[in-house]
Amino acid sequence: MKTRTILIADDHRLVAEGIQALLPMDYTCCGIAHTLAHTVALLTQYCPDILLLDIALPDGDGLDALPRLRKASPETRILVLTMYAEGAVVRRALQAKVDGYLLKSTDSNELTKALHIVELGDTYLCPEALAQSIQGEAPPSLTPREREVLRLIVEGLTMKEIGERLYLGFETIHSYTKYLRQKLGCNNTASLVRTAIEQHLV
Amino acid sequence: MKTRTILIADDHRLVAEGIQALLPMDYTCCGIAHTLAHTVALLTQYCPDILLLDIALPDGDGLDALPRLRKASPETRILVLTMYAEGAVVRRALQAKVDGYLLKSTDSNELTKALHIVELGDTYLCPEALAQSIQGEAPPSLTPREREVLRLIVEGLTMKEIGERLYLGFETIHSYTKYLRQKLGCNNTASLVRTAIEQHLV
DNA sequence: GCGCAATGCCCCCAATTGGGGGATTATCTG
DNA sequence: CAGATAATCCCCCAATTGGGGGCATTGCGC
Repeated sequence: MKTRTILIADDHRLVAEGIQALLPMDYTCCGIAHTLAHTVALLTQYCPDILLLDIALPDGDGLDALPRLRKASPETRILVLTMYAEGAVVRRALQAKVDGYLLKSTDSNELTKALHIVELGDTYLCPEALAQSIQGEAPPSLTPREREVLRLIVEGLTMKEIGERLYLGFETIHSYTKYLRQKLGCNNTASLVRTAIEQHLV
Repeated sequence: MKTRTILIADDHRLVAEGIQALLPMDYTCCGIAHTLAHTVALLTQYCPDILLLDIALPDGDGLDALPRLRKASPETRILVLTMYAEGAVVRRALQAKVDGYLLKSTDSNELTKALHIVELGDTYLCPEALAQSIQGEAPPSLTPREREVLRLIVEGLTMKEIGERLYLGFETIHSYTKYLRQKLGCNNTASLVRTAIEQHLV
């Protein structure tokens, strides 16, 4: 059987090294990246068969950067490996068209299975991600602007400051906070911030 | 050289298995626990030489449970292995008298080094934890009441509601929020909530 | 016994947020 | 093209928060 190459992107070195040690024999790790920038560089250099991608990297969000990663190596299959089981994250991953979604709480057998499936061109979703994707429930689905305003609220800016930052009027931001509170079912800033952080909306 | 036994407590199976695979040859893993309860059980059963302890377990906080863990196996050296580099967490760990503090972002060489050091009865602190412990900086140190009020703010309650919940007057809560904002250097609720969550003050 | 931190309470007033209505434009989509 | 959605702005007003004071108790350590 042909040996497949894998790039591991995870800022926790120990975890990355551990996963490397757990790879099946017919896979070889062509590198470990600790940042998004490093991942792009190694993707371009090696064009690995599979990218094992952690979502939370120090220099940005792995899912947001998916287009950049695809561009760096279009043939590489991207398998997300994360600790986040939240529906919002799973949905974002599916919308970004990842080739697989795996939780760190799974075991090495499932890792092997997932690798084989995405290698064949199919999509692998762990049971938790599958459950989230089929029941779907109520996807809040924020618009880009709403997400941006929410991010700045979490940063601690007031509505007036956000307006200045985004070159928008105060009333505009006022409206966005109303939409946000309505969509997320929060009646004050505290819940909004907590919800945003807990559901990884920022 | 005598073989040492290690118990790994981490709810991310893949990570735990990976670390197991990275252990030096003179160490053997006597078990993997995915919860605090499971950790206590395996500690009692095996009395391992070293416990590699992740802080965030599904059924509770590893540092809060340290007395229970010590009681289950007093001879076991406890080496904390976590992704948290925040000063507040490091300080809590040191106050709880752990035998070592290691970040998941370190590599397997440092893991080996840490294992050897704690095995000898010494305390190992990774560079980041050491920096936090010596410079100490400004430990906010909230009073129990302040912490409680902060917790309820993060829950999304208004000052009036918090007052009712704690059988205290509105003005009292008003005062506590002032103390909190001052101590934590926040000028609004949003920053307060974010700071509380980020620094694990709740 | 003195100081001091922690707790609990009060007044006042400005600033900000919460919540209810709108409106207009552009763009995308069936 | 009609209809939906996103983005931008506006008015009004009540409720809450932010920030400045001050003051009385308790309990604890020195």
